[in-house]
Amino acid sequence: MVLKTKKKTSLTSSMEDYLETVAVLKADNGVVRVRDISKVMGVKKPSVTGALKALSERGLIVHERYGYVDLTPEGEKVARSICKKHDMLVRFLNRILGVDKKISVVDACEMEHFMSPQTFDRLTKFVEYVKGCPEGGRPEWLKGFEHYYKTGKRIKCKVKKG
Amino acid sequence: MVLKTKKKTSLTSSMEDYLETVAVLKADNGVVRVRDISKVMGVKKPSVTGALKALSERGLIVHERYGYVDLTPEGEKVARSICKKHDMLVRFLNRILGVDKKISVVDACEMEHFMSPQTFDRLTKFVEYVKGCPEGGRPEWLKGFEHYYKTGKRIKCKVKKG
DNA sequence: AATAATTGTTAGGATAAACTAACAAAGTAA
DNA sequence: TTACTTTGTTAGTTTATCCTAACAATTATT
Repeated sequence: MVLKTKKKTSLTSSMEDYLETVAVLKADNGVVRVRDISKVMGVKKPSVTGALKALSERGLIVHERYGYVDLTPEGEKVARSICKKHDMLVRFLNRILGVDKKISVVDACEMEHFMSPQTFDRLTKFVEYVKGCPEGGRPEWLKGFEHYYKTGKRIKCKVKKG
Repeated sequence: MVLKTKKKTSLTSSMEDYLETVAVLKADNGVVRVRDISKVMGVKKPSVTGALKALSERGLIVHERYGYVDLTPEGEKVARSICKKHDMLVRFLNRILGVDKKISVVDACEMEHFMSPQTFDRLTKFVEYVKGCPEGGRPEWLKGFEHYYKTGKRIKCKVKKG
């Protein structure tokens, strides 16, 4: 029988943000410090210290007093899944819908916390479907949408009937 | 010169939820009471009372002690814009991505609070573009996506070249 | 090594949002 | 009209997140 572990409620979006930031900084800089997190997230250092304490208690990061911050294997796993959502959303917003890159990133940062697995799955497949289309991620219908967005008019789409 | 009014920070997502619920209940039942809001939103009555106070202070609803709740014209306007986002998102998730209706609604309820105007605009046009396509909201490429989602394989899409 | 600058922590407070318990008002029924 | 039920409010607590001010540890400079 497997040992009972403390029931973990899911992470708040704030905690997800901190974890994600740690992962990104680790990838970029190798090491992660309170100050960096503070700068990137636009919060004060005491907020970071507090958040790191919460993430430590959940076993997602390792952080010794005055030391660097690191992810545990579990933390890596969770962070990866958040980043995957993030990247997929940015791709969808920016490359498919045509939203400005910066706005795509901002919106993705918010929306990534509130997507059911099913929506994530479908949207991921959708992005994949568009990306891998024979026309190099830019199918005719998407051009049709762009035209429609700009002009409000539809291009007649000539599709061979069955 | 226009009178200076108190600076209004934007609504929290919680407040948006309450406002939206009031609008929906008003449309459904004609009148709106604390108990109804409480039931629909799954929160206790004191939480509703508190939220209504906040919305009153912003001039979005009218609520006299022990009385019915109603929207002000401004409240109507804000509620309408929230509902528009909500409906558009449900449509996108459910009809285009194929997410289950219930899940679409839940996800829309969260995502509607965190979308920039630009993303809202683009996504709205996208949904419109699909809805109004000659094939009755079900263009070939969307069928292609459905097939891809189910089987992982692409249907060869025969498009006439220029 | 002593001092200064940077970085991190602690303590304590504010705000938003929920809750429970207890009470008050309104509506219903005897 | 009195008593019961339903509905709504108040007061006070909790949790999450942020903040500022003050202090402590570390790192860099002279």
